[in-house]
Amino acid sequence: MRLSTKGQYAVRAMLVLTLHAMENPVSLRHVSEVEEISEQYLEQIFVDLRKAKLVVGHRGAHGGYKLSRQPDDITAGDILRAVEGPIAPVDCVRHQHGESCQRVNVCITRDLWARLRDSMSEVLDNTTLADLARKAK
Amino acid sequence: MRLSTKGQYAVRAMLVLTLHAMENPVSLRHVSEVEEISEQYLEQIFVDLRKAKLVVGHRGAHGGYKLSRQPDDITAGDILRAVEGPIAPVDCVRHQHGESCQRVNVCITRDLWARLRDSMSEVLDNTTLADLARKAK
DNA sequence: ATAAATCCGAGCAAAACACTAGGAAAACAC
DNA sequence: GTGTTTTCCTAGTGTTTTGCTCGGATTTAT
Repeated sequence: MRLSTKGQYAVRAMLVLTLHAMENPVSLRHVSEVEEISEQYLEQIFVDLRKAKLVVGHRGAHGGYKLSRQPDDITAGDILRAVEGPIAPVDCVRHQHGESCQRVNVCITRDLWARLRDSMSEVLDNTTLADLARKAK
Repeated sequence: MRLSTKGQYAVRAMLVLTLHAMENPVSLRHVSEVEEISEQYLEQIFVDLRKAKLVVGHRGAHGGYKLSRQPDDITAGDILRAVEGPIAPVDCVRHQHGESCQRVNVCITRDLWARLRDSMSEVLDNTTLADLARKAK
């Protein structure tokens, strides 16, 4: 039940984008220095974030990444889903493709995993970047 | 954020022990057949469950495993912790050894992971084997 | 032009996962 | 007391995931 470093890094990186002026794009080099994360690994992570339309990239000198929406409109859940896929402790309780589990009738524990997923989603979907930024002061 | 099959199997296996007469020990062969899980893999899992004192083993013919406590006194959290270690999305929010994270002061996201851990624990620690057995009718 | 940055596609070592194999020891049935 | 059934114990092993690195192409500000 552990979150990958990719997920952790993604949230931290997005928080850096939030804390820095929303106007100017922030370069990965800068994020890398501030958060002590490999710049090239960050690149990979931002491929996912860009595909999920959470950030927009600006090439060239003084380029970088900007949030594509307001910080109060991006949740930790959005970020984790972008880089890690659906938030679901086991495959049979993903919201999409819900019918992947063949022994659904027999599977009593399924309900437990569903409730676990829901409680995880609740926390992650109700925490926005704005919330996190507020705590950082 | 996925639960290992080991964790899933452990809960399912413990549920089998609960559903069958609490008096007689249940053999892993039987659990294996009912739940379609490799018997040898089950053995490994029950090593952990036994170390955590959730089950007691009885050797010899007509042997097997019994719950060491009442089904309403064993939670899904107990089982998962026995086979998977502490329930914590990231290392820095384990209850024990809480000081493993060096950049605690800087780490704003830590609070998020702590809340995530708590909401997961809440669900898992408030679901007992008796609860699951009730649903199975 | 040059430098700074995003984009893009591979590759790769280490760890974790999901088992398998082979036996020793205990308890019971006869 | 000899088999059979079970737990118990220690390894080993292939596959997948994780957590990166490397090399280059493209775009843009100065």
